[in-house]
Amino acid sequence: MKPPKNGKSKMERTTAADVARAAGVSISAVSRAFTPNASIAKQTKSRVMQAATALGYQPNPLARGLITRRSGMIALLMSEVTNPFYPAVLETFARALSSRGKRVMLFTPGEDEPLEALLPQALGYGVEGVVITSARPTAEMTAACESAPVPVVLFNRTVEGAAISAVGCDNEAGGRRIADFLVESGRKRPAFVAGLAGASTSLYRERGFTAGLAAAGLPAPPRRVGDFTFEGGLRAAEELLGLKERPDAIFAANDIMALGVLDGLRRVGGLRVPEDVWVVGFDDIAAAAWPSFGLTSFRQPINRMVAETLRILESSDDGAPVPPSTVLVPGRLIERNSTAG
Amino acid sequence: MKPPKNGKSKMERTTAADVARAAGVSISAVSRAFTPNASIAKQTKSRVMQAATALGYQPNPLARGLITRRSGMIALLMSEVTNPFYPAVLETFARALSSRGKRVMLFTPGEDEPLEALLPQALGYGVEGVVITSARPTAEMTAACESAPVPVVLFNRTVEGAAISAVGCDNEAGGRRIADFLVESGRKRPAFVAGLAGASTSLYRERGFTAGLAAAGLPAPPRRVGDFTFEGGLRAAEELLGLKERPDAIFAANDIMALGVLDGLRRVGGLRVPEDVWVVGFDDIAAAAWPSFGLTSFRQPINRMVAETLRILESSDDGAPVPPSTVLVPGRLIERNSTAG
DNA sequence: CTTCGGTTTGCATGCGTTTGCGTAAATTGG
DNA sequence: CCAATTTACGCAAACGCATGCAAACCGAAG
Repeated sequence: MKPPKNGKSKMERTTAADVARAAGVSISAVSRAFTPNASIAKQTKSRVMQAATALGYQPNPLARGLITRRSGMIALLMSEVTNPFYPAVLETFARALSSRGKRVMLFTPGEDEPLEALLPQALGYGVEGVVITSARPTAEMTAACESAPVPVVLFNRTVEGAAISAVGCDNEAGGRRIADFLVESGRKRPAFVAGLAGASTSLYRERGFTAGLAAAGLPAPPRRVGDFTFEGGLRAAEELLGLKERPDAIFAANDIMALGVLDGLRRVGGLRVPEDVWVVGFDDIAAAAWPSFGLTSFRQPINRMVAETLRILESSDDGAPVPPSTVLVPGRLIERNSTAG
Repeated sequence: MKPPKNGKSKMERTTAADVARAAGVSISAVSRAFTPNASIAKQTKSRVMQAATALGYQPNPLARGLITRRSGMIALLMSEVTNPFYPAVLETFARALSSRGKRVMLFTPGEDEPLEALLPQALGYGVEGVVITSARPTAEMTAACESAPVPVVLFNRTVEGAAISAVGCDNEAGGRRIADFLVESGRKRPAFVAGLAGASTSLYRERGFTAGLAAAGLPAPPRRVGDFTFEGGLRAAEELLGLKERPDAIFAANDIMALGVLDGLRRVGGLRVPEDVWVVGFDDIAAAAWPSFGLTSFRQPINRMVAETLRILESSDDGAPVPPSTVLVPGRLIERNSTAG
């Protein structure tokens, strides 16, 4: 199992020693040249840099990470890659990080691999921070997060009473906003389609929604569970149609379900949207704006959410642990054709 | 910049030394216990493993990678994260790899960061393989790939005459199949919507398509460029509608554009699909099957493509460079409502 | 010209593993 | 039961870099 050194001129990795030799300095000097504000003369630094670029040298992150315990990577634990909202998040993270010279390492649970098994793995790679984007953090997971040696932040989900940072959109306010909107527009029989049982996002959205309805004197809405999937939304819509009192508005806890609902109503139920039923989603994924759907949705400001997340991750860059903070950024309702306000 | 060792019991990383002490053996023994078919007695191995699990030890990938030059990670260079086809690919890779104990490291170009800058970076992390999923590999990129110390495979794209492995679906055959299908069904005036200029996928699909039409005595179809985006497809559809001879079928080089075409025809053009125009896409993303669209599409067998990719990556696991191979897996046409065969 | 404070620089050590090499122990054959 | 193998184990040297420490340097003040 030797290194793959075959005949061809396979990029032999140039090490700090090579650069040192070329620049006529010691290895330490090279190291210092690449370490921000290290004790090194401007002159030698530039000489090193020159030699470095000439040789195409760049410090080996692994070796560096072994010592500093910072590998320039942040881990993204993500389990719902196929919900379009998350690829968008992923991309935003990747872009934001790469502009800071850092990288994202993606961890997705395999077959029936539990998410908690991923955290230790990620930490083993010396990541500088962990972002968790999974529907339901378990109790063990929470404990592991709290004792992690690097900052961990929950993205778009929260767990009550745990000392973990979290950033998300104000889901409760969003649900409330949607309820107010529907009520003000004269809807009388709203329904709700929940996501995965136990998902904090779905929970808070529902809580705000129900509270808003209650404030207007409306009872708790009929609800179905849609598992955050298109098919789930479709099924939920069918079931909701079977109710003695057909709903005149349906709020689904995320867009992908809302689109399913929309299609269920139109294609299966033969109803018109918004004439017969209104539909509102949450996330404002790209497809919501497609003409076929024109889905009214509560937009999550991904950019700001990502920015806040990075701010938290970086706030303890010097290793000093920072108290966990929770930040909720406001979203806003984007009205489209699925409602006729 | 000391290690973040604060008061609380922050997971002090347990090292091989700890395990060795606990098991009453040397560090080497621990290492060997974790190295497949290394020279170690069954008995001591189990003793080590026992101590290891008790202490929650697992080898530090960084340190290991420093020596073996294999970090257990494979890099995924991906630039079109928001085209739903690719998250699906991403997920498939992540799952497949994690079941082998490997991880995927995602590299997405930042703002105006060129893709070629990413390859050296990825290699610096000691990845065991690189999968490139970007529309247009440039010349420099190609050269870099050829001299990389680890296997590189182009996923879903090819570059002619370069010594790089590639796996993809047989795009040309797919285009041909679609042409045949349309011709046999009596379509007379098919049109084509291309993706990004220079993208090999779009190119081959068009080539097959045009060839198929030619074989039936039809001229080269009118074409528009849709940049692989929904909006691009929408625009293309509008433009195609303005033609003196309105097309009676439109083949878009990928699904996301095809959906845009569909919406453009229906919402903007006021046409019916498939009564007035047929639409066919390529990829068979999840949304193609949604009732609102029912898009006929050429399905790319992601699972097989990923499997083949990994096979290639792993075929040189022992460091021996393998000759670059190109594998094309067959796809198949999934007929839905956007065509009425 | 000496002394002193400050800035640079090189040396050597260590981060947590793997692995070639030498040797002790275990196994086999005669 | 002993010699000849084979097998298992420990030692120590890397891997590529960061960093504390002390030596070397430089200019200015005395």
